[in-house]
Amino acid sequence: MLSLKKYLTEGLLQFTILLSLIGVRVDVDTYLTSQLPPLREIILGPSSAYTQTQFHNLRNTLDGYGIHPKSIDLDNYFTARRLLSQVRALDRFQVPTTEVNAWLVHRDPEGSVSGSQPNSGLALESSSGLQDVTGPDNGVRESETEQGFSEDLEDLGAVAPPVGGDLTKEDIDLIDILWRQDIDLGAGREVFDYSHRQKEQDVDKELQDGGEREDTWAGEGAEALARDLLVDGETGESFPTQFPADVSSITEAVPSESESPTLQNSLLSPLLTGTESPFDLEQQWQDLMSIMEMQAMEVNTSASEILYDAPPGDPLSTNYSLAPHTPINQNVSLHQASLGGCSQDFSLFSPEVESLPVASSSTLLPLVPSNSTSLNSTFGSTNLAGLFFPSQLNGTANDTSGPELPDPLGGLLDEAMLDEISLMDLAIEEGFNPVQASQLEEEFDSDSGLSLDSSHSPSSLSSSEGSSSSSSSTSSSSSASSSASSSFSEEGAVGYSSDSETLDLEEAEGAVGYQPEYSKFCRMSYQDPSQLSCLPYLEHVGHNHTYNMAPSALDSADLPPPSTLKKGSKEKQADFLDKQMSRDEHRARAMKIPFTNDKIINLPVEEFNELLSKYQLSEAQLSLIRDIRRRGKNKMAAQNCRKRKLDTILNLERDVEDLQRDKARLLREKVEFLRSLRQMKQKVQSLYQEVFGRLRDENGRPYSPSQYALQYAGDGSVLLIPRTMADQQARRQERKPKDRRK
DNA sequence: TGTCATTGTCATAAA
DNA sequence: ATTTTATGACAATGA
Repeated sequence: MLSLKKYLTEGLLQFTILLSLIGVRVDVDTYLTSQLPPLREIILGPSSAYTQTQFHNLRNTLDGYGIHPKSIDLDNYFTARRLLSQVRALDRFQVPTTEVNAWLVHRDPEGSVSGSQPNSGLALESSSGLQDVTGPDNGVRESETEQGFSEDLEDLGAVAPPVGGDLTKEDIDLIDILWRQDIDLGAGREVFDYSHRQKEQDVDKELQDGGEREDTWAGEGAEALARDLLVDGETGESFPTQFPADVSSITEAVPSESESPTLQNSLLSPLLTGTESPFDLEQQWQDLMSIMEMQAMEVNTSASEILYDAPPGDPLSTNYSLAPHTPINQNVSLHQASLGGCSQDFSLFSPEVESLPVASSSTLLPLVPSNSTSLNSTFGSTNLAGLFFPSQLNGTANDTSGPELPDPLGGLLDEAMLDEISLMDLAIEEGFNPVQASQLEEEFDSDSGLSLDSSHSPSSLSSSEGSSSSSSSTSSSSSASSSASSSFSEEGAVGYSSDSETLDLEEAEGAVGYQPEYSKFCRMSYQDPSQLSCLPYLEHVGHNHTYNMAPSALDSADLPPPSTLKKGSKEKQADFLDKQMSRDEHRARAMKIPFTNDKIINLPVEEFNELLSKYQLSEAQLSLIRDIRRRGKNKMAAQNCRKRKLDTILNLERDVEDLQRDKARLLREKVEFLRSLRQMKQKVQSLYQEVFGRLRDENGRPYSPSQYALQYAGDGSVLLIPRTMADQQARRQERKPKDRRK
């Protein structure tokens, strides 16, 4: 296994920054323990390209982490089944590649903006990343997942200011719609209450604390980073400190609106009041909403300002302030738009939907003491969807909607409402990892392609470099090798033939000793290459810095026919080649090493030893040869290392971009899912009201909503039961998901 | 002249 | 134990 330490030092930092950018609270511990290869890949991915053997190993390791994106068909969007699957898909973040691509195209304008980020990608790390990460943790920590998410949204905008404006109007509209829906559904005050958020935050904290130090560090760092970035990139306002106030203002605003006679304050409420689990669900729901809202805030700084600066007691302005400039108009239009989106579904019930809710709400409102969470809670805790579809209750409604709605709605409400919502929440923090993994996997694949290309570079290097750039050691002379070489140079070389470089081992065999002049000359030549122009053997020295060059090409360069060169061009070439000749090559010549540096460096150990054994080499020569070999190998290693590093950075950059895009896309999808969900809720609510309103007791009188409620049984039947019983059952039902969550 | 990027080298750890 | 590889750090070099 790779040493995590190393990668935690540099790689983890980058990785954390990356994750923080995309708004994922990273449980590094989890990563390290269970998904080490991906992490390693993220950090090291490209690097493996330069080590063939390890590369393959890594590949093999990574193969196990392939993620199979699930294809999501968005066509039948309003089909409940579809919706459910989509919601689930969203939860798992299994996004088909094709869809991603398509989305990218669609998203291009925005992507282009974020694409500008890469330019600052490197700067990002140095300018804000490190500082911010290590910077003081701004007091207020909305560690709550959604909050963190939203922060990251802001972060997105902050890191790349363009991204803030980057969100298309469509996005904003979606968010606005969502916000509207949120309000329409009636957001519980508690949902927005900061203390509640704090609660979740604490829980989250605890979870994080359970992890390793890096884990917490990553989380904090990410948050801190996000916060700082937020401050940087946006209008300079301190969002963190603003949040509490913001939340409070929202809290004030939302309930006031929700209290107004709307659908949710209907018959359903009795089941909900006094229940706890629905509340939690509702809270999560609202948290999701709040995410969108946060995004909206991020997008429209001005809007957010207005929104949050609005007096708490002024619901209208606050609620509509999301569209600050044209609050009411936008609100209306958005509302209509949202309704229009589901009009096709609603058309069936439109009469009831139009009329019933108003009437019932007005009458029933007293029964429901302004519990804004009632609607969501009701649906969440009790599967009321089934209430509307029993044929005996309502023939018309059943006829029209029966085939389609009963099943999907039941399923939707059952699972989507109870589980998916929470899952969606979880998905925000945990579910993203798979996406990341998949994306990174894809990245790696692409990288692997690149790296494969470059992966043969080492070999090419080994074969080629030796001839060209393998020589080096000169005045660096820090070690014994240098001293030895220098001493040898003093001794001088004799009969250093010009073709020694090109000579085969046998030919050069026996060449020992050298003239001091030559050695000195050589050493000087290193300083002043022009002096070496008279040395013919230098011509053959090709210095190749193209690390990825094919070995054969380099080899050919290694053995240019000396006889073909004329004197004029010879000198030129000599100069040129001499400049390219490395110090070690000079030294090798000075020491009359009878074989090329290429061989010295790139020969396998056995062959290398064989080669050495063929010659009578002095201790100094052997030392120099060993140094040349060592340095040459290290040189290549350094080159690979640097390249790897660079690739890593670039890949991280790309990852950040991709993840940002993904995040935006997922948010978008989430908004749409939530919208659909809301429509379903409304549908169910209206159906409930309709059904309930048509029920008559033995005396032909309607049942009082305050005394009776429709209860959806597990077997699909619907019962009309007294409210007290309904409450009990609701309580019982809500306990389940709660326990499940823990 | 100072700065920055590139490259080579060394030391060291790890494989 | 030896060799190879990876990488941080430093220095030299040139733009």
